[in-house]
Amino acid sequence: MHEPTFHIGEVASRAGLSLRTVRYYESIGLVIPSGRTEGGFRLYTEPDVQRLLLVRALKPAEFTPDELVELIELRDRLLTTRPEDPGRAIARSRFDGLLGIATLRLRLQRERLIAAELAMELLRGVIGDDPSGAATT
Amino acid sequence: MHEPTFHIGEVASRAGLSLRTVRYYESIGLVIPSGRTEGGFRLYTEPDVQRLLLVRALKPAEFTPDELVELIELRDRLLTTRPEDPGRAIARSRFDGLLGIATLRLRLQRERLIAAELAMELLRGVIGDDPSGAATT
DNA sequence: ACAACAATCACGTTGCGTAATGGTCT
DNA sequence: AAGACCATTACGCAACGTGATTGTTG
Repeated sequence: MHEPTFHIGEVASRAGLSLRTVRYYESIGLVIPSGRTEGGFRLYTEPDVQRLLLVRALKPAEFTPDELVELIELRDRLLTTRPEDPGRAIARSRFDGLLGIATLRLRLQRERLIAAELAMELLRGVIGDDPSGAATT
Repeated sequence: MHEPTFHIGEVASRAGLSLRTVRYYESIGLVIPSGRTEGGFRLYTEPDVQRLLLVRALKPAEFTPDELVELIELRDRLLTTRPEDPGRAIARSRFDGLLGIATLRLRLQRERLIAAELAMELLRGVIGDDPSGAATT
């Protein structure tokens, strides 16, 4: 029974990424295709695609590759183990830590964005100053 | 009459940038110090510092160096000319265009940020599925 | 068989970090 | 006079873009 698989072109467009980027993510260990054809074409399963989507969505959080890999593995572990499983608490706390870091970074991004929007407002003001009797220095 | 000037270290820390970054901005023509000491130290005037601050604030808008230089020059022109000056309308429309581009890009950034925050919420949900009835930290 | 798609180099770019070495300022 | 500060190479890295060339698939 073969799960359905996809070639790189399809997954790239589904994830809104370039082929180059998808291959790059593989090269740094982020998303490894589950298989290859005889001829060497990468074959992605649906979970692979989900990983790609997650990686893309989390890009603003600026995780290092290592952190991102760890995060994804922890997520898988948390999803596939049950509450009474040993080591789950540890995984959960580490996972929590990573999420906390990401939250901080996203907050920072937001602040920068807001500062930029504010600066834009000020720039817009440069246009708006049209008093008919203006004085200069 | 010498205006007060500052060395690179002071302006960098005031702008929250590294020395390297300030020098880099000079190398691409973004912010050129108004002077140099006999020995070669860069000397920045207050307007120079303002430019640095503006450049930094607008970073999320992802302008190319060329665009940014143009934007700043247009701003200066708009600030130093009066409404009846010839060419001012042209400058203003170009300025407007650049601001429009920046606004679009900031909007895109916002969407990405929101998508990332949403993904974080979903990840948090992975932890929350605790049917036994336990509490989180 | 053939168009569309993919693989692997490999060099290029941006935006800096990080020394290393040596001069400048007060 | 000396410690803090600065200048100029110059190599390095991340995260891809962009060919060029050749092989695979349906």
